[in-house]
Amino acid sequence: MRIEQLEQIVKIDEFGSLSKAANALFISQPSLSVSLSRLEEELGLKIFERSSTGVVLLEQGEAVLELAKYTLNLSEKIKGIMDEKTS
Amino acid sequence: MRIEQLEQIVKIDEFGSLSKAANALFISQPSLSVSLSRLEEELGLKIFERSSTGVVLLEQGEAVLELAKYTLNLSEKIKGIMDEKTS
DNA sequence: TAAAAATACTCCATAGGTATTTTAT
DNA sequence: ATAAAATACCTATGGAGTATTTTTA
Repeated sequence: MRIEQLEQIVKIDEFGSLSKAANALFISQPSLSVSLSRLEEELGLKIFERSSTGVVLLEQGEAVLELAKYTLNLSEKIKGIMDEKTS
Repeated sequence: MRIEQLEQIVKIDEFGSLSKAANALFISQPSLSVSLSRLEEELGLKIFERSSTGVVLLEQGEAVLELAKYTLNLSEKIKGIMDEKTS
């Protein structure tokens, strides 16, 4: 599990679409598709249901997404520690 | 910044030593040294002071370490979601 | 001089790329 | 037919290894 993967699922949920999220993340749709699949495989659960119109968050994915957001907040804080010192 | 790097600084702090932490993390001392340096470079601040007796947490590293611990707690929760469902 | 961290390489796993196929509306 | 995700294959970055050097108590 990588921090970038957490950013990815947040963006995927935001757009309800792998291709739109990929665009927003400046990576290709196939890369994001593989990255998501690997995260789901690692966690042992499907986060999103896929369809030809996009993706929808599954019930079992909700807890993952919520924790992902908290985790990202903290990691952003870590990245921002240096900035705090200089401001 | 990778989640493993956060685990690494927690272990480094715990042992006060790169070589001992590397051993506990089942990676080599040089790999850990490089990994730590890259994290410090990315964050723009030194977390540990090095010496020939080991390493000590710098004041500016304390905030990073604390946030790292919180972040790891959350990432562990994410990994554990599947287990919760089956128990 | 011994025990620590740092440096210099080598290697390979995998994240991300492009091209294409599959699927469903 | 079109717009979505999935698959196949390729490339390259960087994480981790071993060997060695540097440093200091």
